[in-house]
Amino acid sequence: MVRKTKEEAGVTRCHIIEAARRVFLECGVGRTSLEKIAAAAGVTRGAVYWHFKNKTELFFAMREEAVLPFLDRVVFDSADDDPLGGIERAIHEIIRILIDQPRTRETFDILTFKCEYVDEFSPMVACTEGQLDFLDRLTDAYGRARERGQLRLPADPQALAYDTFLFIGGLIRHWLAATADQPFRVDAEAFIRTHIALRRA
Amino acid sequence: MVRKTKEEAGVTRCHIIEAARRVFLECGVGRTSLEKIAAAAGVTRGAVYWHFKNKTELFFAMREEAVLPFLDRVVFDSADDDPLGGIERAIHEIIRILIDQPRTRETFDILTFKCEYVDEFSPMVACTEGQLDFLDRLTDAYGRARERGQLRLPADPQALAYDTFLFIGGLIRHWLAATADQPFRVDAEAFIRTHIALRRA
DNA sequence: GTTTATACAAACATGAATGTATGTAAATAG
DNA sequence: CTATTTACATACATTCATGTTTGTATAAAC
Repeated sequence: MVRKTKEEAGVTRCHIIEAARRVFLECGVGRTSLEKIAAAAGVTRGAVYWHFKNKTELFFAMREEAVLPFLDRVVFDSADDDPLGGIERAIHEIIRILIDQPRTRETFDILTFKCEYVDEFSPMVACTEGQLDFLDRLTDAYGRARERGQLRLPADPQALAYDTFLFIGGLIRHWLAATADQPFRVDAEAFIRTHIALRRA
Repeated sequence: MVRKTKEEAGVTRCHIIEAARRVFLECGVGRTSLEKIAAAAGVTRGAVYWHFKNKTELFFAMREEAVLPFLDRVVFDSADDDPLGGIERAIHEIIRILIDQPRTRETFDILTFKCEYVDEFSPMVACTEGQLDFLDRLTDAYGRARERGQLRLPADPQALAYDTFLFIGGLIRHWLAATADQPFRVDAEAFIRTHIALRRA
């Protein structure tokens, strides 16, 4: 047993989180044992219990890693000359992130399909603060689009934001569930264009 | 040990399915043991194993009971004078079903939040045949709406159907996740009206 | 340079869930 | 009326996962 330096221990911790993500994705959170995670990370359960209190804590550590950078990347520029186009670009950006960030995609996949929202996980079903914040910023963006006369009337920014929010929720879910050759992946960009075209003046 | 008549056995079977639904909803499918279900149904595991091969089979039996009647109730009348209104009414009907059919609502809740789509459950992530059929009928309805000049242009029925399909998916999910006093429940009807208004000529 | 805390591996104890096998009283078939 | 199946309850065997405890080599603190 060669004791690791502090830096090496950090690496081990990362390996465990990566392994957890892979196993969660394959087995589902409920059917994932810490033994499976440890094996996938090339360590023993001892290492896992050293870095994390239990599976739940490990799960939330994994989630944090992917969700926070995600929200940072989807932004609406309030000084944008073309707010409606900005909304469209933001939605395209969401799909782009799912395509080229495997960790984010896998984490969303786990959160959407491989996790049961009961007991310690049940608080997660409600809209997160991040989601509500997103809704607010979306409403603002539609407000600016209306000021610029980009929207066909009647155009209540709040109502439009909710419609778009629900659209995005459905889109992410079906995009994740689809295989690479199915409509929800192939035509996602077209769906986004249609969605925005419906509200353009 | 009083042996039951064939009819009584059928009742027992129903009780087990009802109990399973309740426990699935509370504990999640993965954390639900057959012992819990049996206790909730007032029988022993022996009875459960007599009527069902295992938890998976019981789960699918429960699902079937709720999903089939649901699809039957959401229909588009192809002879409707007002196809676009028909689409709107169909979406309202979905929410109506969730409100006044607890079994359907609870089953959808389980399917959406209390079940991990791995192994024997993974086929369920893909769009079901029922959903694809719904999409087709939705496309047809939009086609008829276009013929009647109800849609603002450009109006590709297929594209509109997908946008509505994604909207409905998001709506159901957030409606289920919300508490009775939150926007996604309180304003669901308004969201539906907005969604349809966006495509009206 | 000694002490102490760290980063694990290995062993242990416990509990829970599963599937199966067996028992049985009464319904039902003949 | 007897034989057989049905509809369960009960008991058993086995497998896993969990959390904790102990051991230990070494990095780091002093």
